[in-house]
Amino acid sequence: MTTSVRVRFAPSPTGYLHIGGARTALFNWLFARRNNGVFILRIEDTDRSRSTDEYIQAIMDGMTWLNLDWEEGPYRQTDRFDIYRGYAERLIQEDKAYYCTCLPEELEERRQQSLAEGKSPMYDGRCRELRLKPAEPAAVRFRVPRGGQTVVQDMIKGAIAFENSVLDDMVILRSDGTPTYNFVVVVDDIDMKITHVIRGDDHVNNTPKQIHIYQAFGWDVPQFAHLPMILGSDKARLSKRHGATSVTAYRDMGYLPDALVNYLVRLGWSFGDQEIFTRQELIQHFSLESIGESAAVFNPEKLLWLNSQYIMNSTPEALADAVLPFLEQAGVLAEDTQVDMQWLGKAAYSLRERSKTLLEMASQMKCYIADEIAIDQKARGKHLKPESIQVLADVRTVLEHATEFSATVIEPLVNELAVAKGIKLGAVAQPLRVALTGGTASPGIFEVVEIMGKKLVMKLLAKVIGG
RNA sequence: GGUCCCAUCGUCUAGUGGCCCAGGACGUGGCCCUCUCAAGGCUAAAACACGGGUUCGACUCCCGUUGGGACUACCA
Repeated sequence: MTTSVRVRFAPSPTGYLHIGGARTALFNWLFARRNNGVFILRIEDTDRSRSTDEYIQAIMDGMTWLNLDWEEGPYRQTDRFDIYRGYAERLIQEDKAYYCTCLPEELEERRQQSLAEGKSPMYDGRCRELRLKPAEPAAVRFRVPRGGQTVVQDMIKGAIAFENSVLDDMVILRSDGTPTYNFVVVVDDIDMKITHVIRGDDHVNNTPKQIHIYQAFGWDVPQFAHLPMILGSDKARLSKRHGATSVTAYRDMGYLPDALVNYLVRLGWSFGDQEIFTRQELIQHFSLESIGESAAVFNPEKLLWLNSQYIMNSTPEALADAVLPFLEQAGVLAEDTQVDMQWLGKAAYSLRERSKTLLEMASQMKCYIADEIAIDQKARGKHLKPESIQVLADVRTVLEHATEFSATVIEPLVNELAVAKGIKLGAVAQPLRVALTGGTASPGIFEVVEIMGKKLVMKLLAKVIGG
């Protein structure tokens, strides 16, 4: 009988959901989905001074946007302080933890001194054997066994051995009675029946300490999997100075959640030569064993490429929905405008190969709507010479008489015109493009004509031709 | 300083002793396609950090060096 998989993402709400956290959440989510397990969200807010409700909400918003849904939680550790105190009490009674009356300032001073002497800045254990009674300002420290070593069995990195002598007697209860991370994480992981602890690499050094707590309670340790870090372009840990690091920033820049997920999953995980995955494929193929062991540099260029791929492969309906908020935000559409979503879908779809982000798409879409356009001077000089204007006049006549204002009807008509006049299609298309869009780059000109519609096209042509 | 981790093209990676004078992807250059811009196709340049072993044979195994990273709090 196998116990069902239970994993958790346990962010501390001291900031927005960032790229690294999102990937940790994603790997947990994928592992849960792959194994029909349960994904739990737990908020590690034991540091009350740095945690805010706003950040909790932001983290959940980020996860929701990425479509990482959870079955249980959010649990908040601040709601569980009584539980932790109970367990801490038990350790004290069993003499596996003890009161320490050293003051933080004293500790800091001794640390500096050790460092200056070239020694390890560890707690010197001066309260360890004092058997102090509960005093007013007293923290509780965990009694790490002296001697021997502790081995972390990691699913990604293999066995990692630590000498117990390098492990501090860490504080599990602060002098104000609140519990600390290394303690609550163990209590919660047991209490929530977590089977696999999948978290960032930066926690490996904490793991042997935590294993001692498991052992002090006589609990079995879960499986550990430590994910390699995500680095910035200078190979330092990804941070604000590397540019956007919050997930919502990517949403606001017009990235698709599936593109970000796809990018993030390939940072450290691979499946042969495959680059693009559907969620289903991801769930199907994901395994902790195929996660690499080395840190990965975040590459915005590749993310942008993936985003363009996802935009390119979206349906008109999906694009219309996705781009709408960006149109409103860019002021291309007033927020209360009634939008013809079918038309919008067509317009967005025509730009799918030219827009790397939704933001770009919204901006490019202006030319389908605006009847007041500024014509680029260079483009005008090159493509709107008198003879070109003459050609446009002929085009106008052709368009006037078109039986239907669609690309399929108009394209052959304009082609015939070019042939009749003995000029290349380009000599017609480019002037027309400049007249309608104000520039020299756009989707296929017949597509543009169709999307703009007869009224707008005629109005813009009249402006250039006159009359 | 101590402890731990990591090391293939600029970047993400494939590679689990012979299939590799190293494959894919992003980015970069060239060509093709073409009503423009894209997209797409083809193509080029680009890497096994270094030094020792082990082995008939190492990108792959071991050791060391170097380089990077993480942790070292009454933060998480």
